[in-house]
Amino acid sequence: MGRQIKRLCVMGKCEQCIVRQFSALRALDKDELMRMSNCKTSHSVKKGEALFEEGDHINGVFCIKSGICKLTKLSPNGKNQIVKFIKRGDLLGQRSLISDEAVNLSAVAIDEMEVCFIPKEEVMRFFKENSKFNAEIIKDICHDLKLADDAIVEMAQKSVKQRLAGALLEFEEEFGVDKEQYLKVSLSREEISNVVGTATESLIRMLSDFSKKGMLETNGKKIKIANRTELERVAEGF
Amino acid sequence: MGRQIKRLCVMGKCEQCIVRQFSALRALDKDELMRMSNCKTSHSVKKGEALFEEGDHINGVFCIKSGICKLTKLSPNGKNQIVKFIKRGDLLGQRSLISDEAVNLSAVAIDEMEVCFIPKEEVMRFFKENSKFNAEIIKDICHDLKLADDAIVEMAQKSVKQRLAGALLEFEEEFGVDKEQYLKVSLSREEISNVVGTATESLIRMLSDFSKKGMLETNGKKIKIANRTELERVAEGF
DNA sequence: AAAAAAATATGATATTTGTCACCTAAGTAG
DNA sequence: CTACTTAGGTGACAAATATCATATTTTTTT
Repeated sequence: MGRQIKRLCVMGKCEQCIVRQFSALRALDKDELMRMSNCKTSHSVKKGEALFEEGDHINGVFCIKSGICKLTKLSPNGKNQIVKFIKRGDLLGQRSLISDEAVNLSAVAIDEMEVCFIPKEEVMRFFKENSKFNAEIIKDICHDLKLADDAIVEMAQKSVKQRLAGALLEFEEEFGVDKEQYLKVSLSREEISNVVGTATESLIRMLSDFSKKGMLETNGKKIKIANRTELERVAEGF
Repeated sequence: MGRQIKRLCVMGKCEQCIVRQFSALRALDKDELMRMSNCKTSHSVKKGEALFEEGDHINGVFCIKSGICKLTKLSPNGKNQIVKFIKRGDLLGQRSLISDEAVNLSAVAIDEMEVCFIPKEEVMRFFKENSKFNAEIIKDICHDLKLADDAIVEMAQKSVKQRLAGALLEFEEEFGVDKEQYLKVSLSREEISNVVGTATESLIRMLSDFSKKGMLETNGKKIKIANRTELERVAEGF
């Protein structure tokens, strides 16, 4: 855990990469994409490895081709809070690049990941010269800010039980389910507790309580939502 | 509570207004300031009045000349969470303008306020044509996002007691104290509980507990920090 | 000034959540 | 395979926080 990535991979062409359609990179034209192809590097990241850590100065952004990572922040009391998940199609690192500050969160893979790294100079050039790209990036950041405000309210006003129910529903919505309906994201109990902001033991109890009440089915680490309606009611506070 | 503002005031010239130095507006040149002077409107806002409410579409930004307002969000369970305070020199509404969405928070005066309203068209024109202004606005938004991430962690990982101690210290730092060392912001117990995210009764108990232990002195609504070192220790979790 | 309304305060009690100790199952390195 | 390590799980209990009822004080309205 915590090792920085090094592994380099075969490079594909950005022009042909579908993943860019999911992010602000969709605003780039052919010339810009070709320029990007030439300066980007591709990496594979193993589960548990960090793309960057709180306090790092990164000099570029990551474009996620596959896999999922968690953005975490260490609280003064030593616990790790998961603030957000980043997945295929997302960009990572824009905020720090634009405001020219150290990153305030660590990014750790919870999956095997494939990512491309686009150097700062190139990104900032697009940012300054391509007003459509500029607007898309800013919209993303504004959206993140809105989500963060929502999260503050959620944390401050909802019980752990409500937050857990909400988190499970979000996992389903954001990452989907496999053929057997199990959530695709595979998180340890500790990681889930770091999303919800509670003690691991409390979380485990609540999970088995939800199972007892027929809202979930678990199979080892795997979790399946068995009664969405009821889980939604719990998330709303009933 | 909740009435929209109407009162118009005498207009000053933006060129001569010191307050603009505190925000992104400092990036505007003389011509731009004169143009702004001609299209802005000045308003006075009474305590308890809303500048806008969650869900509104605002078509401009506010520049705060004096006074303080709270940004609040109604949680599904009917409680009001205070997410942030806005004070003299701050701009308000940029995010919604730029991302062209409804505002996600309500802004309610906790003080008598004087504000100027600058219409959307003008702001967006500066935003598009003045790259320094553009950069300043974006930096502000990025900074807000960073603060919001911090707040999520704080809410999720700290106890109510820690959060209260932290909030009081922030009140002192952000708004200062009067000649007798009392905090300048005057919030009701309910408002403080809406900052910290707890029940009003619990908050009152904690305040008097802090007083009993010599960390605070209270006089009606007024609060004075009597032992900062100790309060800081509590905020850190000791 | 009196009455009404709102804010502050306190007690009793229930509920939620955390902590510690410990145990079992599962995965991993030698 | 076996020892070791880590994650998952449970019980007992303590601490934190919410809730409800009810004073008391302050503010506002009449």
